[in-house]
Amino acid sequence: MPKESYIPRLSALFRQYGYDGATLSKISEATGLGKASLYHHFPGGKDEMVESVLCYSASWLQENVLSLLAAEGAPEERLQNMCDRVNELYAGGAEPCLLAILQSGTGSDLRHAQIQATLAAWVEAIAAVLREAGWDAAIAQQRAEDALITIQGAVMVSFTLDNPAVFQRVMQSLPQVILKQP
Amino acid sequence: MPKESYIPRLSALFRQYGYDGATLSKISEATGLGKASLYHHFPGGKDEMVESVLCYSASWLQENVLSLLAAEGAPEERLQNMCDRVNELYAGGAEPCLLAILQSGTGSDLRHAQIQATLAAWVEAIAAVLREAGWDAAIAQQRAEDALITIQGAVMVSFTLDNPAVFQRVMQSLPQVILKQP
DNA sequence: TCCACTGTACCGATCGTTTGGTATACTGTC
DNA sequence: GACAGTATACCAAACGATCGGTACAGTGGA
Repeated sequence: MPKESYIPRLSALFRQYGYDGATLSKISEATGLGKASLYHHFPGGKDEMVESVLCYSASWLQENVLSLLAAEGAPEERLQNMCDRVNELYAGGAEPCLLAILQSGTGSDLRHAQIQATLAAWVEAIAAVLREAGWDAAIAQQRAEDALITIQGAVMVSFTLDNPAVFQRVMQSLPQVILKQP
Repeated sequence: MPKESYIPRLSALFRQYGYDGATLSKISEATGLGKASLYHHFPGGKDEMVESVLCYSASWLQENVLSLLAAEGAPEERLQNMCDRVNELYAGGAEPCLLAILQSGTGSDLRHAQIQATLAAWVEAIAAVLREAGWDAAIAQQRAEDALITIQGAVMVSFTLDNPAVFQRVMQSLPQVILKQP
């Protein structure tokens, strides 16, 4: 089995337990692989596992979210498509954000940089849509940041309050809110 | 020394390293207490330490934020006071949120419930201000949730992007945004 | 025969926790 | 004031368990 096939299960583990909490025992159990096999696929150990997960997350985001933002269509429609994908990504507000969880805990600079780059790319993709919609570049940047703030905040609050309805409501109104005149 | 005097240092550790990452060795070093002494003050071990930290956080929030929301004055002024305190709480966007970090990782139900209650109280305090400002109860609830979403999202995004300016900008505009007509 | 892959057994280090104990200060009794 | 008793605060050392990681001998398909 190629090592890519284990990434989704690794992602789920890291998302649930965080970096320190996702022990090799849990990883071994979840993947069905012994430690030796894990180190065959990921010679760099746990660090390489989490790096692979982050790399996969970034490409998933690119293919499933950012590409939709860069596609053709009306700005509002594109933002709506993004929200739809984001909604599945966070299971409608029931699952926490992998990036948010992996940047806490034992802070590795490499991990932080990787997550930062992913988030920055996301902001830029939204900002591009807004510039295309006629907004000034500075305003577009601010609104794009606001959009990501809303998404990340909604995930955290919904998950903490055990109330996915909050996430649903926010995601539904997000496109109009971002595009609305000040 | 009373055990309360160690809470701030414990908070800082848990905020930086998370539950699993804040080992007893680090705690021992940071507090200057031997491991056995830590168990003298916190017989329940690490769980009691983090519970004490969460308890302290809740009371800090009550005394420094929620009390300002319940005080006299114009709604916008009270929300502004909240933002000022929140700004110091998160060091202007340079520090992550303790609650957000402690609810990830090895998930304890007790911890989750404690954090949930704290966040819910915060939402309710804001909603009360908005109701007092004349908003319908349902709308007030939504806007209060939006306010907390904005705060939590801004902390996460600012911290991840290493860009406190984002946090500053969002916090400055928050009172007007929340009170603005739809 | 080669090679990707895996199971077993092991390593040193560190985890959270406990034991057994010391030093100090504050009691009440004589 | 002297003295036994008690409570508080602290520590060094060690506990069993588990951590992340490694060595090595297979094993099965090409």
